[in-house]
Amino acid sequence: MPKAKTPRRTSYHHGNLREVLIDAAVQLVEEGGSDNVSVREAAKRAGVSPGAPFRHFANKTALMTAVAEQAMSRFRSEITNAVENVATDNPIARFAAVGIAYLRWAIRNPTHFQIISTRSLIDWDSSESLRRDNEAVRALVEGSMVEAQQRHLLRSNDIAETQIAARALVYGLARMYIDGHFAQWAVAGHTAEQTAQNVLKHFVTLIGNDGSKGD
Amino acid sequence: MPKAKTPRRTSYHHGNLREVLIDAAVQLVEEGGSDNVSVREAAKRAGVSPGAPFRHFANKTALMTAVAEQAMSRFRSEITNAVENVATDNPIARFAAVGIAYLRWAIRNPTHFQIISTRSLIDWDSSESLRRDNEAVRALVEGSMVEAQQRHLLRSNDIAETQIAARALVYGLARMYIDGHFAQWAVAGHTAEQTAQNVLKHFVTLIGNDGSKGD
DNA sequence: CAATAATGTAATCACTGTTTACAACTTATG
DNA sequence: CATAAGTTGTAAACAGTGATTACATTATTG
Repeated sequence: MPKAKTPRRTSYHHGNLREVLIDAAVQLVEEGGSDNVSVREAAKRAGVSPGAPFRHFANKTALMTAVAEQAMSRFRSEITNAVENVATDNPIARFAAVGIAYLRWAIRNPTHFQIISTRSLIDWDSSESLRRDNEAVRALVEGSMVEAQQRHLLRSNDIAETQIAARALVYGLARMYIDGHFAQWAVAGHTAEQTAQNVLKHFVTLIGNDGSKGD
Repeated sequence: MPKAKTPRRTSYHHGNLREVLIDAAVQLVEEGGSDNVSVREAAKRAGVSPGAPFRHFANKTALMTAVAEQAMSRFRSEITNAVENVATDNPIARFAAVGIAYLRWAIRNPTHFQIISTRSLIDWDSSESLRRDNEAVRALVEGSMVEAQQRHLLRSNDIAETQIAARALVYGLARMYIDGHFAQWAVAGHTAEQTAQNVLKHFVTLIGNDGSKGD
């Protein structure tokens, strides 16, 4: 983890303000969620006046978007890594690996997941990198689904609907956790992460064509 | 729809302030989402000073919680009505009816759905009525699931996981729409509501034990 | 070196949630 | 009925917010 502490600059110019502001915002997010971020506090932590951030970010949303870009990049690489480390070449197992890595990251980084998925916090349209990373994850899912269908491993032929269902299931599990609607559904003796993974595996069994009836 | 316009009161006391503040907050939500709500603006629209609302609500969250209670009540009755109007007594059809009514309401009332489902906006713990309405919906789902299992209509025997999967799917579809992640998944020529319903039906087919392979 | 662009500061604006001292009205009680 | 005790409003203030503006300082470059 790269540390970029306030460097008590002596020169008038900061030299590194953009990055330090993003780091400060990330820190604030981790301390108290996205609501805890204020441009002024980020500026204060960077050792700079309240107006300075606006030389680097058009508005608060732009700062939050930069935070989201960082988070999204980590999110994507965690998923990409997970899929590359899958032993089998079974596309359904590959899809499951994506989902499990997705849920793992979301549950371990709830506030960051909230930021990258909540529209009102960031300016999705303005960020090339956000769209690119998001598309990469989507393509991973689609690729494994298409291959699964070609190998006749899917129960249904409507791949589009299966894909949206898969996305909605994973997104829903992550969001339920983030929004605090998980405690009431949690299975006794299991962590949220375990429960989410089990439900995902359950779903994977459901869409599969192996004739199994689940557990 | 009950109208409670600002009544240009002549007396010192308002007489109806609590309800009028809630209505004003609802109006603000409908005009610009939950971010558009401010206690001061609600007070202004009620024709009252900025401090007055705090005689009726401990803080802004309490006001938003009251808004959420209203919304949740409508949400619940829409779902309850839908389930009562289901012709067949097939529990899986009943579950589908719950899901469809759920999605229908969420997509047609996106900002209100956002309020009732986003934890940071409201004080869920303090509201008896929120918990009661939420539990009622949950019980509807559980009831139909249990009955489906008893009649051997489900593919899997792990009813808890099937139930969480169902909840996550529906919640995920609704949240994807609210969070703006639906455009990229939408099926051409279909509205969001149609797509969501089709995906739900797809899921219902998947969990069913009728040997069908979906479409 | 001088002109120019980039990046900081200080002051200010309008707005927010919330609190406090006080005023007006309503209700319960002697 | 009078008066004491709530209840519910107002006015003024506070600290915090995002954002803009005029200005100062520094870096870059012709």
